[in-house]
Amino acid sequence: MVMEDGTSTFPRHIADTKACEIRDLLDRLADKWSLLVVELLGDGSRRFSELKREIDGISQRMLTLTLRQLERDGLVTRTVHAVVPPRVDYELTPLGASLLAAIEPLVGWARTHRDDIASARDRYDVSA
Amino acid sequence: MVMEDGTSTFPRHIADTKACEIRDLLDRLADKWSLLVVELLGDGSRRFSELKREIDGISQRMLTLTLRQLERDGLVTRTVHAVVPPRVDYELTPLGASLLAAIEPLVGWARTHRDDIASARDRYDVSA
DNA sequence: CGGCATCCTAAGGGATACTG
DNA sequence: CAGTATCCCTTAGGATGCCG
Repeated sequence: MVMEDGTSTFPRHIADTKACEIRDLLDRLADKWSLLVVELLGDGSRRFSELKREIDGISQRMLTLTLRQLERDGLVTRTVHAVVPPRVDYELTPLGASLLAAIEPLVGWARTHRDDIASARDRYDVSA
Repeated sequence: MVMEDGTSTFPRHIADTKACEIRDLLDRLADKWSLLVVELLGDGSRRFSELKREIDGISQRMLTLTLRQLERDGLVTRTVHAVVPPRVDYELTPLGASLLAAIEPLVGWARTHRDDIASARDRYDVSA
């Protein structure tokens, strides 16, 4: 924030406030798969093998790790059904759903500005 | 999307549509520093050394790489002033500003649900 | 089916030294 | 001041094999 006298109240190190929040955000979502899983579960609960099939290219290991972390953060519930063969369902919690809502603007931005970025890249690359 | 008859029009592989957009998004922003730089520049233009000072822990190398990529994607402009010592200013483009706006809901979410996540984690960790 | 445990590599990114 | 170049190390994450 810039005051009328020209001084600024913005912290010299953004680490103080915003940076911490953003860091949290990145630590939680900025991996290769978390956002994809959240987005998928937004469409409804899924079992492990369904997620594995629907998320192109994910390994079993990474799906497990991703789901565990989402569960730990309270974004996803894990429900084990005592049947044979075993069946495990994953579902967004209300908190997870609220995250999904907060992500939508960003996904929308990516969609609408996809071309802008592509052309900006082309311009940059030819000039270089 | 789930139809009235219970069938779903949601693609089996989300790679088809949403996943691509999300992938784009992640490729662009899911690194350690890009979001931090964008957020900082949202407060106004900065020169290289200012960014370096304000972003706690970033190396000269990574700041350069991050800024180059943001410039390439058309999110940031780089202005070199022909003075000595050299002075280079970085500023958000309109596209960059629109991205910042799209990020705000997410940053807000992180702030409001910070405690929810922390307590969810504690619960998970003690039960494990 | 839904996982762990192990191994292994590719890439991200820090530290340092040099330059216009 | 604002980079570039080089080296090096840590980590994400893929492949594979085993188990309840």
